[in-house]
Amino acid sequence: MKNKYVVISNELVKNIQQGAFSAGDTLPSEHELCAQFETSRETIRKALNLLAQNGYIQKVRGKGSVVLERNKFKFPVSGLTSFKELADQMGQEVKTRVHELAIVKQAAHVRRQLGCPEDAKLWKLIRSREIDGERIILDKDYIREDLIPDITKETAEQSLYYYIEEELGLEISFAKKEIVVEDVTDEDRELLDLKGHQQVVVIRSYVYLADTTAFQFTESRHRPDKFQFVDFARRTKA
Amino acid sequence: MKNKYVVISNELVKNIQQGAFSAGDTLPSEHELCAQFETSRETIRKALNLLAQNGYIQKVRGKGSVVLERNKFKFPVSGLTSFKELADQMGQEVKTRVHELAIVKQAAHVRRQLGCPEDAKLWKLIRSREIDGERIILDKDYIREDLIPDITKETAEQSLYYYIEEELGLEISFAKKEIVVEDVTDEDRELLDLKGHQQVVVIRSYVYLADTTAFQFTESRHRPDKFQFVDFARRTKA
DNA sequence: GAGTGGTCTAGACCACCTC
DNA sequence: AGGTGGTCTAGACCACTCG
Repeated sequence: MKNKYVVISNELVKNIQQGAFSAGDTLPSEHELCAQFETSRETIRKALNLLAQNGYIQKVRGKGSVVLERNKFKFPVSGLTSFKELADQMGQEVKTRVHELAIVKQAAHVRRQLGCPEDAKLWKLIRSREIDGERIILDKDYIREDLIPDITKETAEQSLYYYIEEELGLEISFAKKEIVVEDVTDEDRELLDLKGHQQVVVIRSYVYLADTTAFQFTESRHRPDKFQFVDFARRTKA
Repeated sequence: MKNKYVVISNELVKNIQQGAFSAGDTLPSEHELCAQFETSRETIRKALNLLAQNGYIQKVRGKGSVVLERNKFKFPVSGLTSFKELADQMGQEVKTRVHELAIVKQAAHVRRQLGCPEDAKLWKLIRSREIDGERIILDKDYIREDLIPDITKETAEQSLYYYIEEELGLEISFAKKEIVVEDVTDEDRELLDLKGHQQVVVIRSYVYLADTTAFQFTESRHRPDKFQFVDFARRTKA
């Protein structure tokens, strides 16, 4: 919370969420915000860019920063979010069950994709997620053991990301994700309540640390009727 | 092509794509780039931020701008992309068929979501997309007639976005998307080659112009075995 | 300690919108 | 014409990495 522009951004988000501005209003001009927060214009602009990236405002040249209506969708999850963060947000009854937690030496394919040494050990972690009494999601993780040495059943049941970021002090930076639909496997049938569904939505992601090393490959398999993905996309310049 | 930082960004992308830098290399330092492009550091930083946003580099404090490996996925389509742009990129045989193009006065639900006047007319446009001989995607669009007055069968078959941006001079800015899986409808069965599939992947999007008005609602229905979505997500600060 | 990126400043000129 | 955001400059100090 020390970066000035992050502080200003958070302050403005709070104001918007508390209803100080409603959809269609314009925020105070950049010039006014400079005076209000006693800072330079470029710093205000960084703060406003954060707001724009997160879908709170849209800047219009000559007019101002227009506040957008949010809540058109249930939860705005574009970006990287851990399962625990999501579950907390939704406020639903959630239970995680660990089915497998072991170090494997095979999985050459994953090892190559992560770009780690040939002899590196990998954690293999299989968890199911039960929401409101139904096992709906199957998460299969492969994690570099040389970077994340100690994973216990307990951390796997709680929040892996919390452990990695807060306890190990590693910074998770970005992920490449792919979403496809696939036929169910025997494993899906065994570990999920499929209710007759013959296909699952599969999200494959490679997760990278701030130093650009990939440390995790995750395959998250969702029962299709309970899957939802929300995206906020800006058109990029040519 | 006049913004200096966009020009620099494009130049650097070209260099990376041509193999001047490979994955793991660092770009010249910001200081060196300042000298090379004869500009200030903040301008260089804007260019590098563009590269980072598009997944070309990852900046590491104290080290430099590290070039990431691309092509781990087939096509990087995060963000807003028109169907025509996508089809061109993939270089596949694509045919668009217009099934319905009319102005409707009902659809109060869509009208409310777009936030347009009660008496506004809406275009209703239904198109199927045939790829490599199979009708795989069904696009249902609702478009504000007061903003986009003339849509012909020909523009609907070619590129709607080209017409809107180049000919009308409107700037498409951002979209909110939702991805879910749903059971097929009679309409899907009639207009698509479903090959026995009982579900489709549905992408619903609201598309906004640069002045923050929503002008289009699209429901894009994909046969699940041919659906793929790629996302590049940065972890946002708290 | 030298080099890197991250933040911040105080100006400047421009393009666009609205009155 | 006056206000808005978009771009750009030329500095400054800081936190971090690495030899």
